[in-house]
Amino acid sequence: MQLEELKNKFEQFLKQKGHKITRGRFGIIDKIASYGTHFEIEELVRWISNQDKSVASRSTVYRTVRLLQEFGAIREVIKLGNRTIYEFVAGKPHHEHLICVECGTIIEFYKEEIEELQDKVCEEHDFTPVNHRLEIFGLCSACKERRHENRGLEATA
Amino acid sequence: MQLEELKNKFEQFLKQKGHKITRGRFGIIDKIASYGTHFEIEELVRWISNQDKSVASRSTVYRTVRLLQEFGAIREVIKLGNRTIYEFVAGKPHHEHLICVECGTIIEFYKEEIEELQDKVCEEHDFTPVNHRLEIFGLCSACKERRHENRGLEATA
DNA sequence: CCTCCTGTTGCAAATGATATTCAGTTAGCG
DNA sequence: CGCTAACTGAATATCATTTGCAACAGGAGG
Repeated sequence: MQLEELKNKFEQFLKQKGHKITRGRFGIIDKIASYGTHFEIEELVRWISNQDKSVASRSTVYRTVRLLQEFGAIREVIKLGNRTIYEFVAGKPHHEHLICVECGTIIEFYKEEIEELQDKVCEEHDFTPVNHRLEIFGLCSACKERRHENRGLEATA
Repeated sequence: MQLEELKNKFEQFLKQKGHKITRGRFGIIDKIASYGTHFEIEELVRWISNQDKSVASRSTVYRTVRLLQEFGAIREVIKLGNRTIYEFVAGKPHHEHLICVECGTIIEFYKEEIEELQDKVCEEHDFTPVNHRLEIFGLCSACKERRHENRGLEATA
């Protein structure tokens, strides 16, 4: 299981930084892994506290998410209004997101050409990219359908 | 001056929504226009309150920025940590941003091909895009230089 | 194993950005 | 004009996130 490998690497990371290997930190990783890819911190806090309060407190979750971000296991992938949606990367290949503003559905995609064009743009501006985020907001097919139906009803009213 | 045109259109917009044409709202537009393209709301609030407190209060600035966003004259273009950077669009053509994480410099760019590829991706997923945001975080040329210098000194130490 | 030092945890309180409530004010229809 | 609905400012609430602090627990060295 590659989750174990990730934990080992995280252990290295912590040691290098002079941090300790604690029950809470690794418990949080397990919870994140079993939650699903996309999550918001408050959501995760609630989920953890419902499942097993002994894993970690709100503060520890926030602090650990920060560490995991530094480590690179987690990425801030969507920023919508005052919400921040994270994703457990865990060796998953890089990708971008389509976000349905109606129902919140998230679709992942990857387009090699877009990545290449970005590199080209950076070169042109003598800019050294560290990371990037492409968010496309809109309507998923289901919500588009739903809107059409509603429009129809309104039109007859 | 196209600012006047924008104001006229905004006036239409307000009327359609049953909103009123007030001194504050238009004063804020002037301040935003004279501030420069990129701004954060708190920054704008301070700027306005330094220049002329009678223009509008913090609440009105927040409320008006929201309206201007709905109207489409303002866009949330960069979300970094807990900061939100807005941009006064005012008929400017669409573009994306390179953001220097060291000094905060913002570079605008536009790549037709990237836009086209995004449309293609949306089609492939039967997704109807409404808007999008591409943020590339990294180091501008000046900051890259500076880092190299520092690395040099550290190496000799 | 025990001990000690340092980093960690949980809680509660602090922050910071943004939203809202409410009482007084104003736009603008009729 | 006069009235009503919308607007405004100030203070207050909210929401996510951070921090201070006292109690606690890794883990290196004995």
